[in-house]
Amino acid sequence: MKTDSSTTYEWIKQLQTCGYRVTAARQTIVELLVSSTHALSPIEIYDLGRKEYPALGLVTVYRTLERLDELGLIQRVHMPDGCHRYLRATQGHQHLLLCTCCGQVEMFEGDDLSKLTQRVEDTTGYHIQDHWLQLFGLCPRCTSQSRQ
Amino acid sequence: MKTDSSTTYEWIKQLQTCGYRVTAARQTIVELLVSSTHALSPIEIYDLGRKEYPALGLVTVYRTLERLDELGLIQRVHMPDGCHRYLRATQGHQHLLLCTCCGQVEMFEGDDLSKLTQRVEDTTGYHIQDHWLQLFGLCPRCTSQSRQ
DNA sequence: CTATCTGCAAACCGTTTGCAGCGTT
DNA sequence: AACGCTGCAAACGGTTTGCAGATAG
Repeated sequence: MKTDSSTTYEWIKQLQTCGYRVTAARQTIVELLVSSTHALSPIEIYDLGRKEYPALGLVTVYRTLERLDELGLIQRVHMPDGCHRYLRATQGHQHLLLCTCCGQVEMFEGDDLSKLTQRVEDTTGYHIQDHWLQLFGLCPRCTSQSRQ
Repeated sequence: MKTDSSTTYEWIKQLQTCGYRVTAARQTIVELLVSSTHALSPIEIYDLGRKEYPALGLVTVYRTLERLDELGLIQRVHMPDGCHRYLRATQGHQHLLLCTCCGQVEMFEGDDLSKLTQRVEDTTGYHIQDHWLQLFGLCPRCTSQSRQ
């Protein structure tokens, strides 16, 4: 298990290795994503980021997210309303459970979908590129708050 | 197995029963959804619909889709780009396989997720509201076309 | 010094809302 | 006749693009 600061360092280093420049904006965004237990929306990153680095622009947030996604450091999460949130990439057959209220994320071990995927490819002739297995609900905190 | 025309009739009847009015616009949209093997986007419904009923407006498409969704006659499909497509509702534990190129839809029998959902609720304390299990890929036709 | 990165403004695209008139019931 | 439904136009929210100036290497 790595500490957040060493992960931040690794991400920055990886950006550097791939020929991207290390800027204050990117460091701010990386730190937020590395340390968050939420799946963050671009606006959230923008708002939180400006507390540390007031000159941060929303466009830069989008462009940095694009870079980090290319490098496989983050994953894009699709929300029911069609918006996106972003999260540290995970490894293995982890799937997502998201709080529709606050964006809090839990991982859970789901079934390995590769057998299912193979079976479906064989029976349908499709070339499968991607899969989603996500659960949505209210986290304990939001559940109790919604009962006011 | 019902024919498309009888399904169309049933949908219209159900709209009527629920106090909604039967209009040319709604009949056009219902016919398209009942007979399509694709998951249709609002724009597609708008374009196809105007061939039969040129006065059709895009806003009416959105509002009719809302009604049909309320009645449980169609289901909303979330595409990777954040857009939505709509499809006749299915029953049972069917899941979706979508062609990312043409929108063609296949159903497949997936695992019943209720056990998984229950397990995750117990271990996380979340109150689970919804789940997505969708596969994305290229259908045989689009696969061969993309190899030009 | 050069190429990348940045922030601003504006464009863009899917979707929603306000409203006056039309059409079902 | 009453009220839901319609289409138009405009607003909206998230995302992308064009551009000139700033900055990392």
